[in-house]
Amino acid sequence: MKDKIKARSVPFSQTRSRHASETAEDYVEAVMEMIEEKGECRVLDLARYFNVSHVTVSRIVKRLQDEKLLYSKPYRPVALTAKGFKLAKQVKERHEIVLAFLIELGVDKANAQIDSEGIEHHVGSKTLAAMKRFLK
Amino acid sequence: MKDKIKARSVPFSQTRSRHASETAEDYVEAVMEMIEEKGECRVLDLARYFNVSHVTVSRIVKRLQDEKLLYSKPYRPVALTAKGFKLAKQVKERHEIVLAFLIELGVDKANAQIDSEGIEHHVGSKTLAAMKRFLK
DNA sequence: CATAATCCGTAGCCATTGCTACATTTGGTG
DNA sequence: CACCAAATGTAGCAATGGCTACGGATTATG
Repeated sequence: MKDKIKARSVPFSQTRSRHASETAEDYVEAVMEMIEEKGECRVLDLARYFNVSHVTVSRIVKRLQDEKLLYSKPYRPVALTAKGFKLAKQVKERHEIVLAFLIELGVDKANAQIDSEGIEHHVGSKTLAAMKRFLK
Repeated sequence: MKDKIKARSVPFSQTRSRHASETAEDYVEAVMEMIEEKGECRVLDLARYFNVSHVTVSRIVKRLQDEKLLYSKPYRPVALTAKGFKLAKQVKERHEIVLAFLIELGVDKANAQIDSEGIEHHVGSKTLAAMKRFLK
């Protein structure tokens, strides 16, 4: 009989590349934050922030350099390209909206911070707009 | 001067294992859904559902078997263990709440479906409770 | 019941993100 | 300036999740 199984609403094919994009978003956001906070962003700052080894950071920074989101020279701080800065601003804004939304919804700040970091990557423009309306 | 950079609110170390858990959640939910819909769940059903090759499904099913979430014999349908069924029910309930929440928030159904699938994995108990309150 | 179609497993490749161990560069300090 | 500590890079391994190609198992069909 073979009932048809419908594919996921969003062919969430490319799980791998989606995860890679999330990493990119997290990194540019963190780099921007650190540059704002302490003037520069080192590999070890990112390693401590994400709780991973400096090796992991180093490799990801290299990849994001290939994607023209970051630049850095060996043994030098990491900086954002124009493209990376633009992305970082978008990500940060979205993150802040999601966080404010969860708090407004009644989630305690600690849990709102935790969940917003996971949720933010999956909030599309329509959902983001709905959150903004809710905040007004 | 070295200002301290605070670590992420949730040491989101082990990104890899977190992603693996998300995969487990997606799979048990899908298996339960298919068994409800058509009586059994085959590897190819999952492959079509997730838009990946049967090889990918096969390997993940094997891993989830090791984790005692699924069981299956070669060339046979996939079934849920008690543990897998319990997880699937939790995941499905959470998914439904997130979906209903987004729709209630004013997101159109299509986008609510897309975003809920990404968001659900990052909704902690406190956030889920807040969403339930909002729905009442 | 034989054969074809479908399903599924295995081999083996790649990318991403973890790691430890070791090498190198930078920068500060005597 | 020489040397040490801290920061970063490199080599190489593992786990996860993608893939194609190929072969074996099951099922359907004449």
